[in-house]
Amino acid sequence: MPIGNGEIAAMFDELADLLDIEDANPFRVRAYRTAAEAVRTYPKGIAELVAAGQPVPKLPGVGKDLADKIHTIVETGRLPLLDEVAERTPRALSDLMKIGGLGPKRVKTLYRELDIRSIDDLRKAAADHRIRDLPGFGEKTEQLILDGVGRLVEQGSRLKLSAAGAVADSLVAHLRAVDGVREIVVAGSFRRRKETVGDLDILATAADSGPLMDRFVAYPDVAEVMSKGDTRSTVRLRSGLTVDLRVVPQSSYGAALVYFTGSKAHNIAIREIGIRRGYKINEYGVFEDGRRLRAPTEAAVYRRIGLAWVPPELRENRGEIEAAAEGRLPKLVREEDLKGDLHCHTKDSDGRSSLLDMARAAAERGYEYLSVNDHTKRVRIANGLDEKRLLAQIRRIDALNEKLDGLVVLKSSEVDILEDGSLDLPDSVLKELDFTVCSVHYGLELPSRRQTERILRAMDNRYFTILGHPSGRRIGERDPYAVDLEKIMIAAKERGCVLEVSAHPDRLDLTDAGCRLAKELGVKLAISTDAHSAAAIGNIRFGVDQARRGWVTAHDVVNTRPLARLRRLLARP
DNA sequence: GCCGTTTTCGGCCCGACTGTTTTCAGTCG
Repeated sequence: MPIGNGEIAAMFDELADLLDIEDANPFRVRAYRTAAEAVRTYPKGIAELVAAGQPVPKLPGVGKDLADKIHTIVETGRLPLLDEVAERTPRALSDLMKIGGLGPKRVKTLYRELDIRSIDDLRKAAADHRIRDLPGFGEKTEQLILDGVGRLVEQGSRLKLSAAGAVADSLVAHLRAVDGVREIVVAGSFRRRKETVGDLDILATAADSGPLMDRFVAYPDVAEVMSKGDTRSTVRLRSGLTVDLRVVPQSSYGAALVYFTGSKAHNIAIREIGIRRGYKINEYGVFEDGRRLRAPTEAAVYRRIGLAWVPPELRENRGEIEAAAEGRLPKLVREEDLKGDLHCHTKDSDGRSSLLDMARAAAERGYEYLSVNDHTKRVRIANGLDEKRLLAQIRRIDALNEKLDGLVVLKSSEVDILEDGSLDLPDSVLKELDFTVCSVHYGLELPSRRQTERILRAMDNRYFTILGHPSGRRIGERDPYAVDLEKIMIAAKERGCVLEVSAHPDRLDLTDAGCRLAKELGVKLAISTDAHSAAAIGNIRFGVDQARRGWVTAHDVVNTRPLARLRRLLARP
């Protein structure tokens, strides 16, 4: 099993931490972190590319030295410099950096003075009150460390975007009640629509920040006020989620929104462009010789440095800045571009709503079509349909379509891809459907080559239309199965098959990087909810978010087409 | 360690808050 990009990135991150603790050149440390992020988000497996005789791909922030190091890691599974550094600075010190309040300097002190080499050492030292007497430490810091260790052990996980949205909505509503508040928006990775968020960053404008800060820390769900100031306060909610509130003057709104939306890498790049043009950019504005230039909106800030406004979903410093400079930012797909949903379930298998209720929910959204994709017989646990039950469902859909006005229910199925690559229903039944979604539900542990071949073989079936949740991952619960997605995408393009972008909040599969790879390879995508209830039809937003993060346009998505064109697009050549 | 509208050398984003401090280092985002 070749080494994954994530593992390569983890080595660079760990090395960066250790070098940081050793007080190495901070820009060198940053270079390793930047490279780690570039590798982590690169959509293709670098080890696979190298194994196929290709060079390490050119990545931003990865020069000759780091490319050589990546090559070495791929070939040997080791990073010699990391081994070397680890001899003087224990690798586990990298874990200590994950505790809030502990950075490289304090970790170094803990190691030098108390020989603390692990989280466990740290907890013991804090419990024995041996930390408070160290220079630069005190009682509060000691307690902070103790709390941090406890949290790291018990959770340390990020919140799914959908869950973060629920928290954000009620918090924003709570803050809106304050007099004198003008703008209020959740920025940060939430606004960039990352699939998970580590915390919430709320930005508000008001002439007087006092009342807003007071109401913020008084929010009923606050477990702890971590800091409170005039422009920034931080609380931790009972769920463990950290929330920041920043308040700036209205005149700073544009610059502040850019700044607090991030990402950090995007911001750094923006400021560097500013510097080259003689501007200083911070959260209060764009400055020239200490004088603030007018830039009340985000677009105005970008315009000052010669860039088009960049949609938040693209702000990851993955090429969007160059695209904005050259006027070639993609026109990203929007929720309102979608004409229908191509994956949902009903009570006939494991859904909770009836066929009629699902159809009504789709019609209420203004959709032209909704396809019903109940499970097939192999998926017994979900009450999958056999030939007979599916044919009966088809007849009921035909009858329903006679009565419906404005919405067409498409006849489909979520056909199980068996381990040998055959489909779970015979062609004689599949041909009665408008199209199919075909998915892997069992045999997730197959090695990459076999998993890939299984799916390729399934695609050879002329009734295979859309590959459902292509990687099988469940966010925070289950890793993607081992599979060569690029090979599958190339094959899908050749055969006229489509890949799903599941909007299911626990899946979001393809990932953003997967979406971008599909787009680059010219494979068509279907953004679908996999809804198991009428209410879940509304989850489509999360799939659109994910696709947008992958630079996907309406043109790349089949279900932006009206029904007649959709049918032509889904027909296999 | 990377990288180039002033550069192949010499830069590399910038401010707020806290705790431990009597003027600031460390951390964070």
